[in-house]
Amino acid sequence: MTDTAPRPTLEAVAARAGVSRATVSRVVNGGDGVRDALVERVRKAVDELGYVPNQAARSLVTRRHDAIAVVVAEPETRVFADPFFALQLRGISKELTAHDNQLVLLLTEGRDDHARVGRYLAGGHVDGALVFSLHLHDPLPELIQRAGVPTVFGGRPGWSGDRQGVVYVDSDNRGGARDAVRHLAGLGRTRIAHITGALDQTSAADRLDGYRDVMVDADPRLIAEADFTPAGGERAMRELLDRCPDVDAVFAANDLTASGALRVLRESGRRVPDDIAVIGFDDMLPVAEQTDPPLTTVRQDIEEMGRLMARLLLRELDRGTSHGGSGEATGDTPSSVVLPTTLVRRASA
Amino acid sequence: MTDTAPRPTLEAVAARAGVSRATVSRVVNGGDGVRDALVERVRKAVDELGYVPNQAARSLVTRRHDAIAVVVAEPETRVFADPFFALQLRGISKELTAHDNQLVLLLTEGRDDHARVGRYLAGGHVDGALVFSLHLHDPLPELIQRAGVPTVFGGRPGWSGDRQGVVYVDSDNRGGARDAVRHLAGLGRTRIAHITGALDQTSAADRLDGYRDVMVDADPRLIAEADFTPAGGERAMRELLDRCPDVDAVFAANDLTASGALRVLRESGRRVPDDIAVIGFDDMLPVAEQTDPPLTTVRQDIEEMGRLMARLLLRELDRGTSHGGSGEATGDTPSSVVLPTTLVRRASA
DNA sequence: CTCACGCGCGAGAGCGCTCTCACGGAGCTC
DNA sequence: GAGCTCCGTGAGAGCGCTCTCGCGCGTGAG
Repeated sequence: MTDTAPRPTLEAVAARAGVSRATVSRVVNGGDGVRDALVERVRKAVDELGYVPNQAARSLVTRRHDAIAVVVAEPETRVFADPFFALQLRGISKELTAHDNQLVLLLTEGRDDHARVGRYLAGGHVDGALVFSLHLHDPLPELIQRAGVPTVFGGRPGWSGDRQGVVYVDSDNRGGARDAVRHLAGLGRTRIAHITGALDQTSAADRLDGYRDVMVDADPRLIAEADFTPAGGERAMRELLDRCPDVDAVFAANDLTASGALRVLRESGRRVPDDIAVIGFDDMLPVAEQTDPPLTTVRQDIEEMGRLMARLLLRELDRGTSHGGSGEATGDTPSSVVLPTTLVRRASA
Repeated sequence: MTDTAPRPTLEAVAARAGVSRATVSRVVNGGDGVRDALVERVRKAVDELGYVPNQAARSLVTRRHDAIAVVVAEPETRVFADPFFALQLRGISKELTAHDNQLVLLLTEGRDDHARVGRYLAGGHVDGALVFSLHLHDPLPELIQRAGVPTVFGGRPGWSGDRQGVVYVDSDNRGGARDAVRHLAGLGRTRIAHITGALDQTSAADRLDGYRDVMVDADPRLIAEADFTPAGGERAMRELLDRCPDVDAVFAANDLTASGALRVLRESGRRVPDDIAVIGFDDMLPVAEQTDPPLTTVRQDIEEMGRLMARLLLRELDRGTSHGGSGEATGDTPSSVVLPTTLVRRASA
């Protein structure tokens, strides 16, 4: 029952079609330079035998694997607490599938895993890597770069996003934050606070920068540090109410944080948005739509980010292949992309 | 820069260590039957050259890939709306990593993808598959079984979970539901309603069965059908209030549904849990902890489910290998596992 | 009609590894 | 000390594929 039926080889197909192995290979790989009649005959033989190329044998000679590693650095359970990761993965998957590439998933947890991932990538098992590492001082990105594997990062890597040759895809965190704060200002709010995310992540730092762009000389007491969690949001909101009872708007670094803040506000008897307007970030649906009141927030197109990452990487790989080894790149090195965000108005602001 | 340094081969290591290729191979694969002195020398050469075995070449001869496909049938965006999927994946990843297996992720979307996945699995690119297909009439599981790849399912597959040789890992949905309903009954509630999940999924069907186990001759009007979403929960709750204004408890098929129900109850002016107790399922943290009041719910150990799935599959693969082709299985075919659930008491019931 | 050219195809080498098999030498028995 | 076993090692075949090379044939030019 578990007896693996002996899978047909190129040889077998060749025999059946009455041609040579080489011809079958050509047909299987596109069929250029083979007469139509023969192509037909080979295709038929392939179908009849249910032939599927042996990827291992193919890789052995081509040195391509048609496989991409997706590395998720995940001390951050945050990644798992929201659909962010899954959506991005879906985008990546779609794009890779469309180009017949496999997705090899590597979840890392702690230091030892870094070494393992480094070894794996350096081992040349995959053609490229898509890396999510959202922390500032994460050694992983460097490690990976050193492994010499073509890589695209998800989110601006902490350690110098503009280092030569580093390609990443990110949301316009800073611009989105600006939009949010401007929206609050447009509502006539003047005491606009910010609850930050975990500031060792570039997204949090960028959102804070966006806030500061608009609130040029904001009262520093209007900024409370948190960590992207609801609990952090609660704590920060209490601090804020304590320090500045006259606060009339809050821009929270993400929806989870905002939900925590909302709870504290409700407890304190303030009405949202009448007494105080609240705005989040992410448009993480199960949260943003379920809060009371529903959350106004900044949406990023997460799936598109994933798709784009994959697209950039595949393009880079293609470049490497098609131009042979003929000297330096023929022009367009893919460069980083920052995707726009949009403000989603609900009831909280 | 992108110039791939020519990676060292077995041959190179052999030369450096002054032994034959065969010996290096033996050392790399465990080192049995090689004198310690030589093992040492080879190890040193491996380190110095930074040798990493070429997996493609190895697979070509061993017919093992040390790779497992994880197939997520995902018409259900539900899978993406909660951390369920990510947690399971993490469990799987941990277990596979511990056994030096790769995780190849296949997300499917629609019919064409089924064929693609079927072809991929039949193509013998991976040693086994872990499949999530939660819908009753999904053709995918059958397709996969036919591909002849060793498979473990996540959640009881719809079409005959007890068909010979089908192995799955599931939560005790029915038992968990019973616990929930009994808990409500223990609180003195008598008009206990149930909001179902999407009944084309076995988990929803099982939870409904569990409810019925306890509420043997329940008023059929106390059962409202929904679909695991908050919106569905709202709709169903309105129906229930309409049909049975005296309802004093609700067991919702999952936390999302419960959150929708809670909102409707709040609007209707009922106090939870005083007027009506509410209980969910999943213990999906960002939801269950954030509702007002925090949700009493049934927790399942999702990560452990993933880990277990991987463990069962690897065990089966080992079995296939170690016993050579010597006739039928030597006893222990892995069989399906149903994991216990636990009731988590918060404020809503 | 002859020759050059090019296109379509087959022959064969070789990718890096594992694994079988045969061989040499150490240790044993008698 | 002759013959045996047995362990550690090397030689070599071959996994299934791609790709280069060269041959034969058809075509167009001279």
